[in-house]
Amino acid sequence: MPKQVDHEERRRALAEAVFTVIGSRGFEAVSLREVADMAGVSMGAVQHYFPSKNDMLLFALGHMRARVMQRLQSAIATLAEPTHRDVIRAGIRVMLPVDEPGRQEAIVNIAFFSAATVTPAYATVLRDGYERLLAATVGLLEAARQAGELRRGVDVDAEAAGLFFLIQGLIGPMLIGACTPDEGLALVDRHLDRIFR
Amino acid sequence: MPKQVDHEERRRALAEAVFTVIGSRGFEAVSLREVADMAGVSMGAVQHYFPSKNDMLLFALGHMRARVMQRLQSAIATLAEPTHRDVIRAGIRVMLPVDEPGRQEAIVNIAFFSAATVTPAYATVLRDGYERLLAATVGLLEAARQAGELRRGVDVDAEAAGLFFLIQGLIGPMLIGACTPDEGLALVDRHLDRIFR
DNA sequence: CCTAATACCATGCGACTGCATTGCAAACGC
DNA sequence: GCGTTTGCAATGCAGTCGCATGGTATTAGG
Repeated sequence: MPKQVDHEERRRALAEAVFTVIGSRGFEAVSLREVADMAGVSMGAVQHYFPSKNDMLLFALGHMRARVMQRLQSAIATLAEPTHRDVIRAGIRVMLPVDEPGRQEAIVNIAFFSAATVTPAYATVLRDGYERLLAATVGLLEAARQAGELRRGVDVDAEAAGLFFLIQGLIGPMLIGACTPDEGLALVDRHLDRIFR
Repeated sequence: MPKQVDHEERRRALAEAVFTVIGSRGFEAVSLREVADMAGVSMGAVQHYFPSKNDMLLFALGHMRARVMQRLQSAIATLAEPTHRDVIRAGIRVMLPVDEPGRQEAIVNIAFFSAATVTPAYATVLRDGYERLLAATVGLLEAARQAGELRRGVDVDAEAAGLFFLIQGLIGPMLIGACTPDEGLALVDRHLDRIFR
């Protein structure tokens, strides 16, 4: 048999190809042949690793979530002696489409989001991701409160939700240029100013 | 020649069929044949009113914007002696996917939004719509300020933007059930409480 | 009334699509 | 070392796509 390969890694590489296709020609343009071309393999290879196109897209969605989480962790890990506010702000910069990977992830996310309105399997994954991120935001704010970094009388749950959905609302407009990164970050900082002392 | 028809109205009816297809089977499923079936006409009829599929979608996008604006106006017009806060809250209820038309418009909007990341023509229309709505929000808040309805020291521009993008961020999660209408409206009201006296 | 313009339908075409099948070379396991 | 399994390529197939074409029925306009 040929050289044994890491199946998971191959699938991740194909998922990256899916992202490239979505980012350059849109979700509609995702086809087995297009993905294969983008990855530099034959269509048969794609079929070898995914039983169907749907499975490929579902895996790609999961891989995107993993990629976001990994970028989040590495962005936070590079901070030296960060305050809770620093951590939150670094996380926000990862989620907003300010650099190229963030932009690609935002585009892919919106594409799956649109598809999720008629494909419950996508909706489940996305909903779970939202809940995790929202819970993480609440956790960070709560830690900041216990560290005495917050203003008095701040409702952690409500402020975390308000912050989180504000960020979600900024992603789209920033993608199509209806809002510049500077404007978006300024709004975020204003919100943080109201929470932190 | 056959009975003369209102071309604009026919196009609007076809655009509604496009919405139905997007809402039930997704943006990818939009095809000339599918739209024709949904509208109860032949594919030739669709071709008769739109030179290409792309033109049809572009018209549909414009029609969606018009529909949202019309729902906004009629929602506000039914208010009796409204305060500025009443007007803003009514507008927000129109934009959030709380009832069926709002839900359909949100789904269609997200679909075009996703497509806009690779189709600049869509992005232009959407960006223009965002700017109009944001400007309207600013205008309403400014009027409220002059009427003395706002707290002292409120930055109208920043608060309008924060409110607007919060709403945008609520639409998606509400669509896939990551956030209930009640939770979303509670967040909106919290934000309004901070602005209005 | 009659001609011409109009609304619309039916069909055909080439280019795709996802998926199934077949084939084959490479290297692991005995 | 050799048979078998594995990675992957090539191709076939039925279906769908956007779009172009040719036709027909209907009625507006002179």
